[in-house]
Amino acid sequence: MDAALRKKIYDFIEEHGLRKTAQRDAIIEAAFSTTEHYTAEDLLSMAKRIEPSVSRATVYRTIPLLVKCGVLREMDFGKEQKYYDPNFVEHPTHNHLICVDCNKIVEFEDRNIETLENCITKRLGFSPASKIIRIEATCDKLKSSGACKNRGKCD
Amino acid sequence: MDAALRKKIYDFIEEHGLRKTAQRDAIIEAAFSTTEHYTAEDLLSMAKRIEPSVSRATVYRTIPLLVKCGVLREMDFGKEQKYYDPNFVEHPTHNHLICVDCNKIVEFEDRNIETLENCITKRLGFSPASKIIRIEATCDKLKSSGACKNRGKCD
DNA sequence: TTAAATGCAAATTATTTGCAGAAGC
DNA sequence: GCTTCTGCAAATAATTTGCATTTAA
Repeated sequence: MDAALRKKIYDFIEEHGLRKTAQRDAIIEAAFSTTEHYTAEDLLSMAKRIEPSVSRATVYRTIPLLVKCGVLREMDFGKEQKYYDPNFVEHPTHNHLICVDCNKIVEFEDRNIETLENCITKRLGFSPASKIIRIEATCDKLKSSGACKNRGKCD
Repeated sequence: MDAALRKKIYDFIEEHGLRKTAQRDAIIEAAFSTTEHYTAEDLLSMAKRIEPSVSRATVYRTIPLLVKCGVLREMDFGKEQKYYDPNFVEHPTHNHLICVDCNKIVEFEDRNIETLENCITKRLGFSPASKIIRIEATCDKLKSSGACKNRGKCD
């Protein structure tokens, strides 16, 4: 995990009178050990590998801290569970494309779309706070060659 | 409710060997009696006003039909319940701006952003299927005059 | 020492489902 | 008459919470 990120989190913990515990440490470590998106349950099993005493309740209590700290983002991918995205610290304005053939999620950034969103928001009389774009799309490879290049890699 | 919309729904019902019932009729009528977004529970009370025998179970069983029929869209506004948007028939490509001051939702359409989304999707090797933009923003009126013009009108 | 954090198990809440009776075609 | 629909109440599943105990500071 990046040192600046770690500092940001532990500064937040200190500022808020929170305590450093083995379980919290493990959850934080696990949360930023991957660039994949994960559910609370996924995070629990990742954290348990680092510190087996971590419980589901503590994971559910730690996630909102990381979200409030601004290092983790809650995502809706149309599934019944919430997903979390640890990549917003490095790429604060990225968006998501979801392959409907294989469910693979591709992250992308685009300055033009950013600008356009800001213009539209201003025109409506608002100032942008957070912006979400989610594109669901079919894979061109699948149509031309009969195989989505990601199929099998993801659920 | 628009006649073309009604036809589309009842054609769908017939094609799928489904039946016309008083409860379904009431739910359909209620679902398109407003341009506001609503939850399943909201739809239940709207439908009950038309036909008191409508039950929660039937509402939950009818919503997926309308979604599959393409006339109702499931939305995530970051709340715990699902919301439904009946405006996609008239405005198939609209997007949402949510005022973080008053929770008012403003719908908007923009041809440029549409085009840009299609370009980005193509560039990544995909063909767009459905696109969602959600902008959370603060109200400029609130900052300048101390009052969000929508405050009080919505929760 | 004392306030915060933890694990456990029970509670919560939106949504789904099994079933027996009712109703459309 | 046969199949689909319905309401009811029980089931489900993700997340939250109360509580007694542990632990950081």
